[in-house]
Amino acid sequence: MAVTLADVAREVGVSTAAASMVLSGRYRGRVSEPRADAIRQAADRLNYVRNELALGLRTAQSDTIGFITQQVASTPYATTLIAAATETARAYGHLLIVIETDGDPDAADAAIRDLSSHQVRGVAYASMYHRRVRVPRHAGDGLIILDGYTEDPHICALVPDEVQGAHDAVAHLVTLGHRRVAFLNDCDSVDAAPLRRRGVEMALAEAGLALLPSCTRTVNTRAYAEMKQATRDILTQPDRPTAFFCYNDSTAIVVAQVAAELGLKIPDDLSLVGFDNFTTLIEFSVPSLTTVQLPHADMARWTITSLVTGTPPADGPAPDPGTARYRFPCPLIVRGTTAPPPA
Amino acid sequence: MAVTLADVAREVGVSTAAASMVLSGRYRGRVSEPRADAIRQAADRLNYVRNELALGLRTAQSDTIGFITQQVASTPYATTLIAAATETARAYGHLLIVIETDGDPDAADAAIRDLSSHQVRGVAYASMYHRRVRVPRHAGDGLIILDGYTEDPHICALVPDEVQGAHDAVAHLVTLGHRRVAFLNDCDSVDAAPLRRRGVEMALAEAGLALLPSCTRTVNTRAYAEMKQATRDILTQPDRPTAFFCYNDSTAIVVAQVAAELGLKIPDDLSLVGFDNFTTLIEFSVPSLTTVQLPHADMARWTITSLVTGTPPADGPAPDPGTARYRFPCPLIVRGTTAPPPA
DNA sequence: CTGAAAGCGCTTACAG
DNA sequence: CTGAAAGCGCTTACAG
Repeated sequence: MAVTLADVAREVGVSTAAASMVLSGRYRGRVSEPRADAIRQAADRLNYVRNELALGLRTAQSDTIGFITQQVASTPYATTLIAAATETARAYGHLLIVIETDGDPDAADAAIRDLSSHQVRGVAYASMYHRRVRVPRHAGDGLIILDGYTEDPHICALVPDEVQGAHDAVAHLVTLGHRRVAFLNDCDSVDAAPLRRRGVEMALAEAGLALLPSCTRTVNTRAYAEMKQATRDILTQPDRPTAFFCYNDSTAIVVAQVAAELGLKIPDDLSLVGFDNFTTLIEFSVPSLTTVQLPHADMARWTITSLVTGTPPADGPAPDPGTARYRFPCPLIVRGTTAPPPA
Repeated sequence: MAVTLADVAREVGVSTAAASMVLSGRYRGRVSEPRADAIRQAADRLNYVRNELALGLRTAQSDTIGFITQQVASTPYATTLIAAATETARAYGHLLIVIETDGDPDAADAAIRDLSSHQVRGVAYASMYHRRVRVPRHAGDGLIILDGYTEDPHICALVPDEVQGAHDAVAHLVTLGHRRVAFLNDCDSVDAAPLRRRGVEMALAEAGLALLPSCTRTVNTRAYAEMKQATRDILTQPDRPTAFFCYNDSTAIVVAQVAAELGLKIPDDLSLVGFDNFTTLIEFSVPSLTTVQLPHADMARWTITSLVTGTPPADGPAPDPGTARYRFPCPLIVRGTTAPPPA
């Protein structure tokens, strides 16, 4: 049906070997230039497309990368991850095979099996939030964990630098002159929440300040009423904080709602910083939310590049000493919700 | 490196032909039962995984489906589409190769080429909103357009039934007793917006009502201020509408904000219906938004099933007469923002 | 019931 | 510089 290398060779009257070499570009000094031209033209004319399956079989490796994701459906970051990954793969002439496991460990094991039967060059194993994951069986060494890590520190794993992100957010507030900074943290996050708290405390300590118990709460950031109540408690006390740093953007949106109910203007009366840079949500925040960017796109690009080239990209962060764990910076994005405290 | 069929055959002392038949399940009456057992056990013991590249080369078809998407990154529906597609593919023992074109026609052409060089069984071409698309070059016949359509009515194309969705939303309001229903439509949507308007008018006409000019506006639903102003205009007129149907959920959220500013309680003073069922946003609506579900998951499942089996699933909608165009129902999801009008 | 052989489309030593 | 041949791992007629 499709045009094969033999068709092209026959058309020109050369061997398939010559055609193969020319079309894959490795013919210098092995095929004369006029012949090479003729072969290229014939391939063009016949609309030849190389059969990647045959190539893969021959070379025991295909130009595909596996991308296993735990929960595409329910999370907004999956799109960023997949978009950056497919784009990078394409830039390297590779294709991305995406499998969603929905968090089922057996499905992950099966996915590894399916992918290896397709001779993928490597597998990105994407968690949907920063956490410890179990490595699927028979994963082999071409595996990179995206937005997560595992026990074995020598398994390549990429996570956001939560401490730095939270630190920079609060440092920004301190620099603006805030002295009483509130922090609304998440109660379910095992990994990110304590790290962000550490970042908050570090930034405050650098200014000789402390995180006041009256100014911090750990809540379920998916429980609307609970968040509202916690925010109201913090904002209605005497000597209320003049700035709020929130575990994520949706929490920040709720804080903004409560502030509005209390007649507090943002950023004049209260400064507000979120985390995630979840744009869909931020579009509805007026003024636009100052927040910390999660480095999903960076991590995805790094992962695919590393898998394709076989070596960690030089332009990324250095690994934690003695490990294959990489922390990716979370840049602060200053928008409209932060300002100096009221006089 | 990897265990091959020959390894398994050698282990048992049979031909690769026998092993192949047994392991692919088509050996009845061709290999004796004890031998078949021995082969299966050996395959298990050696952890044999079939090389799908070799199979694909041999059979000139692989167990992969191509999924081309225009704008994964910027749209919330991509996740639903991809999640449903990978899940369905897996249920049929197939893998999904995802390519993002970012709306670039050349990239789409290249994607078709890359996919066909991988011998995919078919290609889903997913638009990110209901609109007319250009079919990529050399697409062949194993192509299904998801959430879009093209000139040629014989090219398989799936779209949401916008008329029915909008109709059911407004019929719901009318049934609750509303007589003055406002409609905020989108100005950029070439396909969906007119269809939704038709649905609105149909539902009103069925109750002997009409869409009043004073109760409808066509706005840029991504321009926050414009939406707010239009909503305020409509809600502050004498004889204001008692219900609002919006082009999408984000518009509805803005209407809710304006209603709150005007001291209107939802749903007691004003009923509100959105469109999309964009859950990430709806989580922040209190009470929870009544809306119309976009059938992305249904369409994705239908597409993959059709591509794998080679025939349109019987349990889906019938095509528009004389075409290969399918309209998928958009179910109304009644939640907390609709109630009878105030007395 | 069973095995030897051909061939899918490619690339890579090898011999000229 | 050039071509004939082998072989990647599989399945499918074919002959016994």
